[in-house]
Amino acid sequence: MLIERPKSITTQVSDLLAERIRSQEYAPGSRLPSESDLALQLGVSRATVRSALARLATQGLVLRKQGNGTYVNAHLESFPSSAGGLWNFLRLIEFSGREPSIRVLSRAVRPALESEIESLALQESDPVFFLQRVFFADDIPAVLAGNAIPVSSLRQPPEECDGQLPIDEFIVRYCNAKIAYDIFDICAILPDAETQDVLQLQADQPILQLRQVFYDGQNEPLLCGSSAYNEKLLGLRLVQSWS
Amino acid sequence: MLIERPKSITTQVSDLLAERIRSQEYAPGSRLPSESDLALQLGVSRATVRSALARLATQGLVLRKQGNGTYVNAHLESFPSSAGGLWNFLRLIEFSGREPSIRVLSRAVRPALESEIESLALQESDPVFFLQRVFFADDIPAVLAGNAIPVSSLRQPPEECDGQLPIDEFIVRYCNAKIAYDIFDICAILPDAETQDVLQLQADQPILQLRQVFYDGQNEPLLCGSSAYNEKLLGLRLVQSWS
DNA sequence: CAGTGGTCTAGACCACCCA
DNA sequence: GGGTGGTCTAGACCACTGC
Repeated sequence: MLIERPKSITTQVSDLLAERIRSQEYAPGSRLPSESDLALQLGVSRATVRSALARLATQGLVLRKQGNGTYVNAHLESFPSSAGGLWNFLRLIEFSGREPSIRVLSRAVRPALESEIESLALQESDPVFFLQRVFFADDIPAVLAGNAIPVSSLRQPPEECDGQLPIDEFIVRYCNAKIAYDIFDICAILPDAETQDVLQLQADQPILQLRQVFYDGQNEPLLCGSSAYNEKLLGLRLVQSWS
Repeated sequence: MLIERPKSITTQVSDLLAERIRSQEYAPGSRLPSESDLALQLGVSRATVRSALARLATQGLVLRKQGNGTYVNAHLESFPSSAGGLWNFLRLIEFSGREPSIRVLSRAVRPALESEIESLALQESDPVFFLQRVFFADDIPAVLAGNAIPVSSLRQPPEECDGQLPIDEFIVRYCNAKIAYDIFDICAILPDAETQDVLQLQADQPILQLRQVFYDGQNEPLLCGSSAYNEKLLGLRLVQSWS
């Protein structure tokens, strides 16, 4: 087996193993080859194999038993979020087996709201670019997401920005920055009139609200957002490993 | 600096560094000593320091910048859950700076509900031990949690079990098992009458519901639970690193 | 007892940042 | 160019599992 060098050997190994699991080459519940076997087989060191397996273990894809072996998790019905990226609604919809699409509802420059001033550490009424979108799963509206970006950090006029991009690519492309980490707050709300309308909900059907702030490597806030998340449709599931 | 051997050097190092951060010995926003410096200072290898730092980075405690250094995250207002353990309400309450306590509402053996039969892979109407508790933060009720454990996996009569234990210790003590991982589903609900009463809520105030299933190393379900979580009081916050 | 994963070390080279 | 984190290697020893 040959491993190309360009992108992180560890990543290549974990991707390869994940692929073998998804394709059932390693069947659910079965034992993987030992770390040393894999290392030999792939021509990498055992440490590298271990990093790759550790990644899969934190995603819940694989279970490790000391003195025994590494097993494919048989409870894999689904595993979005957690390691996968709670922020990437396109990917979440894809994982759930549906066809994702985006509709841009509005894109406008307006003064920052109070909550945005605080989240983004702005001055009073600095302008932000507000991008509001609906994420569809098989043409059913699943998420109503609004994101606010300080106009000062955009490298292009907002009109020229592609509203279809996932938020991380948007940041890379138009803000020339990379997201280092993000903080999510989850709460339960009753949908307002607009949300009810867009997501086709009853007024008394509570939904999840995800409030996010993304930071760059300098620890400066890049973007904040608030999403109404129809978990009846998508499911919000976390896997936690107890290493 | 002397590092005792008994428990994982990596853990000791990350605990030590976390402590230095919390005590502001490493101030918010400041740069930590380099990996090599720390390795020398603590008398361990650089690889060990790196594992420890990696752990802190995934918790959002620390930011790493290639070619530059490792910095204390200045946005540390709070960071429960994610790495910390969403399941451990006592710890979450403690982290939020309040005094946690538990009241046992009911402890009973009853036939498994349909959802429990499915989650726990039981036979029809196998008996389960149902433990219902309220978690208080400074005497304000924050979480109403119900857990169901198959009676067949208890080593002691249910009456003799300590209802004050965190669920993982409960499992270790009374089921002689260790939790390998758990799966969380989060959704938004309107509280039923009992929940309204216990958590002192209005009928139209939506709350979070956490449904959990815990599995052991054999990938067998150990326990399932459903909790009503007052996020207005506790906050449900996740930190995601974008390595 | 042999085989597995868990931990740790020492040393190497690279990519990136900044003065 | 010098220092930093990012990656990888090779080899060692330990703890646990199951036969």
